[in-house]
Amino acid sequence: MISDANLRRIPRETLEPTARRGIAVRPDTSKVEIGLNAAIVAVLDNEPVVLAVRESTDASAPEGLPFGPFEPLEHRTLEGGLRAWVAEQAGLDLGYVEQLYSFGDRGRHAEPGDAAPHVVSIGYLALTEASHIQELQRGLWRSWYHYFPWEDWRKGRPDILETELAPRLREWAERPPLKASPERPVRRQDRIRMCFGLDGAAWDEEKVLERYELLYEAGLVEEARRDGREASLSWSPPPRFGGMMRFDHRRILATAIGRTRAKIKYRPVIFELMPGEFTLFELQKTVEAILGPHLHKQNFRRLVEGAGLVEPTGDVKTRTGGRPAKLYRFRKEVLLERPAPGVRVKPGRVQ
Amino acid sequence: MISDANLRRIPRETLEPTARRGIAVRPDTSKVEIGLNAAIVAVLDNEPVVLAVRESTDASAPEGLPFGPFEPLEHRTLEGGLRAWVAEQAGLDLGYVEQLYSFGDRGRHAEPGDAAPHVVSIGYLALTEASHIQELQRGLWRSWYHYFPWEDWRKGRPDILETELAPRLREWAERPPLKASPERPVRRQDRIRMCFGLDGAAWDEEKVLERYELLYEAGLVEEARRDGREASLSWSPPPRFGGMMRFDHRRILATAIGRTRAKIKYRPVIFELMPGEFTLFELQKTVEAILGPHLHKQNFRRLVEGAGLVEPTGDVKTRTGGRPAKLYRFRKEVLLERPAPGVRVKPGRVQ
DNA sequence: CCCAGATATGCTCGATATGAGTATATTTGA
DNA sequence: TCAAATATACTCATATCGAGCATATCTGGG
Repeated sequence: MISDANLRRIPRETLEPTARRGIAVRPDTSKVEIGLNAAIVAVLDNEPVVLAVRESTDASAPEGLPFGPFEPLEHRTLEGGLRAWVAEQAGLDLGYVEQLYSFGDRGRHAEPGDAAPHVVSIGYLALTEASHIQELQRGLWRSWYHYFPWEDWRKGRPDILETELAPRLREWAERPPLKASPERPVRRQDRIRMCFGLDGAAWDEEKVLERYELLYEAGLVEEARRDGREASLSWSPPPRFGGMMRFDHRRILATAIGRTRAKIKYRPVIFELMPGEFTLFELQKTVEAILGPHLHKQNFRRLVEGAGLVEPTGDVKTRTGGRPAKLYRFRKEVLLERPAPGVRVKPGRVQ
Repeated sequence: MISDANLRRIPRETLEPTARRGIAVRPDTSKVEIGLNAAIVAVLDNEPVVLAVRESTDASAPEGLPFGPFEPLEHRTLEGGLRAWVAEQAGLDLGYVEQLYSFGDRGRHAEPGDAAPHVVSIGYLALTEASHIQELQRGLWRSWYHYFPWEDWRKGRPDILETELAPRLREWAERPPLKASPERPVRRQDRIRMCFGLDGAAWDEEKVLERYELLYEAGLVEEARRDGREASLSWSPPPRFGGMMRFDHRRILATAIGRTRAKIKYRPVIFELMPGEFTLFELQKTVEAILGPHLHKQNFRRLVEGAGLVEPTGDVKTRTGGRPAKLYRFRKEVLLERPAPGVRVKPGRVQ
């Protein structure tokens, strides 16, 4: 127990009780709406997909994530509110859910013709097994690489990086910032290099949000134009990459992808995406669908078996195209044995 | 680029446009106040401290974190609002800031006699160098182990774990839950064992929030009683551990500690807490102040030097009590060389 | 002045984990 | 019946990690 000797007192020069100012005193100027947004992820046939919904049945209506406002009178918790909205909008009962981040930038919520009240978006990640998603009532499952084509490294480094993104990002980096920015700690060129793994830098598959934000700043995603960053950015309108989403939903999805990629390495959440029984190669394919690169098959087996993440069911799966594969299931006891069990593939070993 | 062949369509049976419901339509039932809360951390003489403020100058007034409501009209971003509040309440210009989590549970915000409007708390972590904190106007710096004595492993496993917490937690685990809980994935006994490293389980220094939440559920922290969980919990009032805080600020602080402990391992944020020049042993002591355990001195040197995190300044520090120590500085170039540079001490090697 | 005590720093060594490759086992389908 | 495909087992060089020994260089006291 620490004694209070280490406690430092600082003279209080200004004595007004500012600590409580505002709360319960000001009427409504400080009230905002909270939007609860869900990136619901599954892996279908080795494709990571996310549930997208449209405002109307019009196929040209913009896509977004399922969302709804937090209703403090109806919802006891934030996560409860999210589950309620998803159940109503998509007819889906969520299993694994985790909070991602709260976004509140002004301007990031505008839609054409919107009154744009101030909204703070709280993003959530939900993981669900592919077999559960038949019950869906509305919405469509889209590959998350539809929105982020540069994140798809399953067939090697995607061409779009060198041919499309790199030259336009470099052009943007050479354009001076409009207002002298308050001492950016890292230069634009270096940010681009580190985020996108250019000029020999390593690709870090977890930096999904950083990459999206950089493209947004550079005016290379549609949302930047929609939010009015157009005028300040481009002489000739540059192309814009990846499918757009409403509001700041693509930013939330970027956060969700990055979090998923990070989390499977130290929590056994990959099994939220798997059926009860699976072969080790199916497990590997699911991991690769999420992380991107090809993993060494024999070492992957050693990794997951050695970590005690799985146990054989005793059955085998035939018709694999060769020798039958043993079936495995998630070994729940690992939660009681290791503090941070996960598919510990090394970061930075990609390329 | 992924083709849209992988895109699945789900029949839309219910056609009502629920997606936009609520936003900008309902008047005020869905509006809430957002509280921005800062856990401002420094390391003073090898003690990790956090800035606490009191509602009034009365020394018995409850402590809390600096906070204020988000004002959408004044603050352009959430983080900007936080910085403004901290500047006003503590006269402190924050450097490194990161968002932690948004808490919205009803009931967690009550204070005696409060009208308790619904407030969603967004917690932030700020790291600052000890030499900066002289300029403070109000508030007091408290060891974070004052609030979480069981987290202090610098002198080995703290006694309070075995003598105080473990027996009371076990007693709570044997008491049946009041309402049959919806299939808890892990039993209470197992949660206790894994969270607190009992019965041979490893201590995971990052699980600060999980431990606090468990103590809250068990009624072993003062906040649980304040929030009205008393009646349902205890026959004879149990002791309550660690210094209490207002609202859910101790929960935010727990999140901040856990995040700090996790983050120094893969981002060079430890240097936010260090002066510009330091010896490797000072760096180690700072890491240990945060993580708890004693690290092997020679291996720690090998680790930070080998990772390219620091470079010698050429100067030495004398009066160390022995051979003078070389002074080092943070080597910023490491940000351009490695995707996730940090003090990669192994998790789970504690004990 | 010299030595004990204390800290800083350099180096070794065994255990373990990791990346990469080779070899063997079992199936399916031509 | 064999080729092709996949599954699985095993090997080996290397990197990393935990732990300890050894040396360097200061301060303070006799």
